Amino acid sequence: MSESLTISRKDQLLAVSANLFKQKGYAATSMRDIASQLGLEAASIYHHVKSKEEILEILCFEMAHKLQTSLNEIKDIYFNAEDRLREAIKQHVLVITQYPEYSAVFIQDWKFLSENNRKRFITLRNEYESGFRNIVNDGIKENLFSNVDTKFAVLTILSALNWVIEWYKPNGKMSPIEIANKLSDFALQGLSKKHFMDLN
Amino acid sequence: MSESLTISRKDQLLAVSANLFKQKGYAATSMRDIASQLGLEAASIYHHVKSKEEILEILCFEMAHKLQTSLNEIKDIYFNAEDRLREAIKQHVLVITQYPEYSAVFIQDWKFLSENNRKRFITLRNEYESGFRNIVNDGIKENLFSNVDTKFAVLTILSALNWVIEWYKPNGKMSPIEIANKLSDFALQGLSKKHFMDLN
DNA sequence: ACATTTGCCTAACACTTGTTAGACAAATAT
DNA sequence: ATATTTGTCTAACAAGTGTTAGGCAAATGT
Repeated sequence: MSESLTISRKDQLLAVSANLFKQKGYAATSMRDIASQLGLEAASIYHHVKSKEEILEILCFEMAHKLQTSLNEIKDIYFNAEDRLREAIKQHVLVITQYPEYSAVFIQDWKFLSENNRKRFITLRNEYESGFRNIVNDGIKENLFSNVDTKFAVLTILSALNWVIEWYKPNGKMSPIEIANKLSDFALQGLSKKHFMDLN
Repeated sequence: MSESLTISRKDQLLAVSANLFKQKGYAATSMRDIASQLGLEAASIYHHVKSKEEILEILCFEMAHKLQTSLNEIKDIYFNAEDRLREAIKQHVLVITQYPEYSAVFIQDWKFLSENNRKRFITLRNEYESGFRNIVNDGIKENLFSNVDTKFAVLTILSALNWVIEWYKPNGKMSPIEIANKLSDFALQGLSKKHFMDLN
């Protein structure tokens, strides 16, 4: 019953770690930094986790899972490629703004994973990106999008989405949904064959 | 006379450092890593540079200078906001593809600058971004671009441009100019009020 | 009631970190 | 020919790194 109300020590550990990794980067964050934010000694962390890298591993793969899951849901619901892309962008932005620290680690610090984990991670990320590429390719086939270089377009779009964590502030002027909508508009116009009428 | 033909030891130091910083990040790169790539002992580096941070400082500010310079030149030449933005994007892409390692440090590792240098750096970066914002604002006034949130648009565009260093390979399929043109098209369509006719 | 698990501690380890001091040889300047 | 500068070296430093071993008290299970 303590699980549902209080945050487990391990989750505190992960949250604090993600925070520090985002601020200072994985390499510049020490186990003692993490421990002190939890009111612990460094050695105590090893009761919850077997190494510093395991923290990174959990953060990276949990985030990869969240993103992949949210993308999978979209596949089945929306018929139209334009709607699917809009929704995929929205979900991506919603997820990363909901977990900005985890996302920062996912985007910036995955490079510090050990070789095996790095390979696994890159595979997962490729799958995720390929989900986006499929949507864009569908849009081209459906004659909704212009005949762009799909790989290039997806990289460009995702880079813009991921950059959000660099400036997003939970209490800022723009809500996650507003951000998502603006980015969708931007990306879809970038891909568009025909221009939608201006409504203002 | 050795200066013009051979690369000075200091420039070798900077090049090697930028390379390692891009690969492993500033914090995870040791003075001994840098030294060994130069065939030196770590202590010898201090003959050329007074600290590890000075290397970072030189890399970051040299790159900031290159970018600012290239942007300043554009202001005077092109009359139309659309042309100016297209050219600004092109120059940005050309500069970062010409110095991919320096650029990576500029984009990723500036956070490790000491507080004073970090403030200076952020100021310079703000000036640079404001150059882009001015162009976009001009475009809106000239009724060339739709009435977007300028700050947001510039951040989004620059994030897409900067991401190029993550995947750009000097011997890859796309040349820097091709990349620049595609990114210009993408950005300008994202900002466009009216759609250009498709030519294919 | 007793046994086990959980969660933390102190102490220590081997190693790496950025950096300094001082010596020495080669190149250069006077 | 002599003095100075340049570029490197070895040796060492204090501090910080991730991690392990072993102990101890409170919570939990039986």
